[in-house]
Amino acid sequence: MISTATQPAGPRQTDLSHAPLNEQVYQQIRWDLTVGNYRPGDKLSIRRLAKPLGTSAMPVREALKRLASERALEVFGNRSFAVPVLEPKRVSDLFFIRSSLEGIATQLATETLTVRQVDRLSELAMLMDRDVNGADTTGYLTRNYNFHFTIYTAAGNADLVSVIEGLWAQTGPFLAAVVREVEMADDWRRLHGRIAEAIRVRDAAEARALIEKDISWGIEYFNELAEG
Amino acid sequence: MISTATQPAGPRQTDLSHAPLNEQVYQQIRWDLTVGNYRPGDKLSIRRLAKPLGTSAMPVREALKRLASERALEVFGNRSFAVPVLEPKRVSDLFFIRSSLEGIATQLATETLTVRQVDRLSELAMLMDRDVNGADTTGYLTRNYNFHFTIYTAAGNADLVSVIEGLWAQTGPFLAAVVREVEMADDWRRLHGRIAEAIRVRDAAEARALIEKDISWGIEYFNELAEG
DNA sequence: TGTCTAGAATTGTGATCACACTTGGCCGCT
DNA sequence: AGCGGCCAAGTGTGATCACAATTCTAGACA
Repeated sequence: MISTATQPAGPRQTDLSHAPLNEQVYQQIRWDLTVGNYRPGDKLSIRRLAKPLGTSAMPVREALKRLASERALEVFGNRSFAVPVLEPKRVSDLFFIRSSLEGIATQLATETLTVRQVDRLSELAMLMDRDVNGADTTGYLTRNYNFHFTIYTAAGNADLVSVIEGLWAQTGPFLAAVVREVEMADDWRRLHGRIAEAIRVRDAAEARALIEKDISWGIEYFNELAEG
Repeated sequence: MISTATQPAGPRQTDLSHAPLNEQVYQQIRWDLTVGNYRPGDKLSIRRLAKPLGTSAMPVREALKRLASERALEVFGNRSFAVPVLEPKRVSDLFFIRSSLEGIATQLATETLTVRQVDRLSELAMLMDRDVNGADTTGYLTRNYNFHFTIYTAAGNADLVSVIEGLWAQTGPFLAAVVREVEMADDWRRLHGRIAEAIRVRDAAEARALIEKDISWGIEYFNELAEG
């Protein structure tokens, strides 16, 4: 069975305890990718992953292939899997798509989110504001995930959420590296709180614009990282 | 030894003849889904697919799991794979995403498509106009695929193209069913030609609007099908 | 004639093995 | 001391088998 490891298991939208092994492995690795438990360039070997999991190579193999199929992992010469090291062009491409899709989702969700959910958003925004620049990158990215997907899920388009999740798995390791290495500006830190407020007053256009800005800082910080 | 079957092999962007078997199987089935060689509800069994391919169950199993992971196939009680029968809500959701993404891609591509490529678009539009309502659904959808992806590829965002391809694999069987069963209106048939012309004069906004209209007819015809 | 049940066939899952290819490190030569 | 080649370890891929669960199909009973 899958590591009752150090980290919390994941979003746990559905009960996986009785799901096939390959599914459990897939969800686990995907989650680890999303919240930055792997670093760009890390190599993932089927057998080396299987051993601590106590399974055969089979389930791990299927999980890795699925991830590679979604471009969340890379395959080198049909010989090994690795977390992609995103080129500048690819970073720009991915965040552009994310910005478009997540902007749309936010606009839709602004009408449907309940007051209770907006309260939760404000709470998460506060928590994130506190532990940014802390050592707990995984915790920060987990809250960030919960914040954003509380919104996107409320848009009521399951396929849209699914596509966005795929993009997060691809940008996760890169994002984690940025969060770890770059100190964040104040005006950006306040962004999540402002998003929650825009939704609270049902200003869909403003909410969408802020989300798009929130996402595009990923590109900005990347440039900063590349130049500095 | 993937079927040198009756249908042309696919888009063949890269040479697959030396790729791993599971990759060949995956590309083949995905292509068959995109151009409507399977119908909604069709069941796909690992062993039954493996036999005519002359391979073991292994590569087919991995291919089906990848497709299921992308929601292009459905899994029933962990017991069998099938082509999804899209519910109205899901049709609406999927075409909404397609409309957004493909609209954006078209807007970007309008600046970068070469005159030569636009000529090719016009040619494809004419061919499609001719054999619409013909018996050759696969041929029609293949031209439709080439038309659209000539545009999207020119947008220069490989990840965007990849996401859109995933959506086509999901909507393909449904679209084929519509094309087979519904007679198309004249004003819709002319749409592709008008798109090519808009791109030719570099009117990005118009091209985008027309592409979005082209895609949203999928929803309209679905409603017609559901009501009639 | 319709319904229920028991058994056989079929299903996906996971383990294990053989294989071809790549990679890395060590030893020997110059 | 530096360089080149070779061998062993490690890699993903694919085949085959065992297994449990589901699905299908007769047959028997009402």
